[in-house]
Amino acid sequence: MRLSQYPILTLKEVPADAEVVSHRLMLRAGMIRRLAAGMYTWLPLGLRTLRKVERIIREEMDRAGALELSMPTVQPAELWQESGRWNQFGPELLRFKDRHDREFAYGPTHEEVITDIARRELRSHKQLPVNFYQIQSKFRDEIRPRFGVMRAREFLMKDAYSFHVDEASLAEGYRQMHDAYTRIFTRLGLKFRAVQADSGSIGGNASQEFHVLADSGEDAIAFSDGDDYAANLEMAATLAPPGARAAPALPLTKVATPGARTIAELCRVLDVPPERCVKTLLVDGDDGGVVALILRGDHELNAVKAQKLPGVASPLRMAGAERVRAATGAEPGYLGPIGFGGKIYVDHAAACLADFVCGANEKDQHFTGANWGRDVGPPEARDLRNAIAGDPSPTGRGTLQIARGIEVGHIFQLGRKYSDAMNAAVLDDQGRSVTMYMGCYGIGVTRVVAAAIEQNHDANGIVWPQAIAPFQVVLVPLNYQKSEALRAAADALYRDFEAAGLEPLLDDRDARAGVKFADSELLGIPHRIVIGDRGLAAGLVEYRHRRDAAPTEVPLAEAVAFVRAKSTA
RNA sequence: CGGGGUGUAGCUCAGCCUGGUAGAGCACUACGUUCGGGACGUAGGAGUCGCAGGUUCAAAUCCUGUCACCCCGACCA
Repeated sequence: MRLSQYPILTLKEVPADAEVVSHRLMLRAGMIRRLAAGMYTWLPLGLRTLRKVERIIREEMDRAGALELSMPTVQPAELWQESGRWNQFGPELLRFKDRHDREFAYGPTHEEVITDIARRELRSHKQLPVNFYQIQSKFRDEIRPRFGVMRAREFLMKDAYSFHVDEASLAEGYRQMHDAYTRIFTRLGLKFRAVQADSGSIGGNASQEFHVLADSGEDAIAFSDGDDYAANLEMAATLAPPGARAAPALPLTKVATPGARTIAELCRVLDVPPERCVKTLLVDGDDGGVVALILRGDHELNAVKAQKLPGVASPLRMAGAERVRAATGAEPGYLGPIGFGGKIYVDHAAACLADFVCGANEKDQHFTGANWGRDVGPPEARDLRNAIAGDPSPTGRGTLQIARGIEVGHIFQLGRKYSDAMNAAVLDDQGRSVTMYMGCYGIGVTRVVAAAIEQNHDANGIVWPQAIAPFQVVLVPLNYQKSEALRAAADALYRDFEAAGLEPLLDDRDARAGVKFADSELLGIPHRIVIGDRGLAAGLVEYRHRRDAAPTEVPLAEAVAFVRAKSTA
């Protein structure tokens, strides 16, 4: 492409509401423009990258044997009523009516539609397993769309759905998708991790998320330095500390702690470290009462783990101040296990403490020297907390590190949730009707683009991984408008690069050198060739990779071969 | 959903408190100078001041309503 023919400009300033790097750079580079909250137009430059991501995904899905199809974005309400999600889904589902007053939704996902196809078309176990996928727009009416295309309302997603006669086949299909995803993100040139994930309300046996590692990621992931264990923080198990609990050494003593409502204040008032304190959290029970959850002072509650405990309401809700008072007679800030009458769960780390500090269920009072078994019953120990860096890996090998990640893919063994609800069955080899097992596998295509930028940028702009750069090489002729010889050389080089399939972008604008340099860096094109009168007289051009600190001189005649060698290196 | 904030030129913003001819920088157009790291000069085009209603001789400015957008919160024991 010739930049003089490209009408959409790069920007020096961006709207004040663009907060994250990828959003700012995508606006500045002229990749996207906002249409409405969470909805973006992909401009020609951005679309080139998006298409490259799509192509890699498509190639690897095809290679894994998946079959591409395309389902409508708009879906009839009946299907959603049949699966039960019309009522479950809530306001994220964009609903509307057509002129005949029939209800529809803009699809946030396509389990219902594909299950409908499967039950109509699939008759025999001989047609299984099969995996259908599409790359297509979704709409989720997010509470708070933000960060540009990272959390948009309308976005492009690759969604795949597999159908199987039994669980073993599902597990095999799932494994193949795991491998395909690994190839996809490797080819995209991204640093990523597959992590164990919460299968949440959808249920099923297994679920993994694929995260692009970036400090700006919204998710915390835990991984072991001793083996390949990796999990979303909300799923990362913590182990009970080794060894037996120490015997009580101190007497139980009630101490006045006026105003010490938080662990930090308590530690200051009593001059004890937070690891010697426990905090007591009351959450709503599923029977209308409250349940006490007890953690060591320096640990955080893990809501996903907590809401799975028997007796705890799901989703997890902290008990309101009034219920706290009714259950304990005390105010939040002074709660403790001693004298508490309800159900108590204790995190492993808190359960192995001796002579700890806890609230006395009385305003401005705490206990010191508290001990399980002596002052209160033996603890019912569970894993309740978030893992922290340095915890031993739950596999027993290595210790956990915590990193930030951007979730770009998610694979699920759905089981029979939808096939049951929608009666999708085939005949097995005995002639019996069996409900199909399903898996589903998503990749946020538009989010991948943003995540790639979050992971690959510097102060001057984007630094594209080669596989998804909109152009491979940018040609920057200086004095293109005035020097006929230089223009001829630049045009010839441009044609040579095109002929070589190296996707050149020619900056033939009548602009100053600084402007061209700055824009070439902003756009993040991997290879840059600068053509100037001085070098040209000696038959030389300058080559510089986007990651290089300094340019190298290359003979004009060898420029194409040089870039080709660099791009396959 | 709760709390806070913002709507003025394509973009970033000033002007509003204290009502009186709508501004700056960037971007854009033309010409000239400049020309290997985001140039300069001159001239110019461009805004129903989000929308509706009200107060007033007079509203971007004050009042009411409305729409749009943004930020924060949903771990506190």
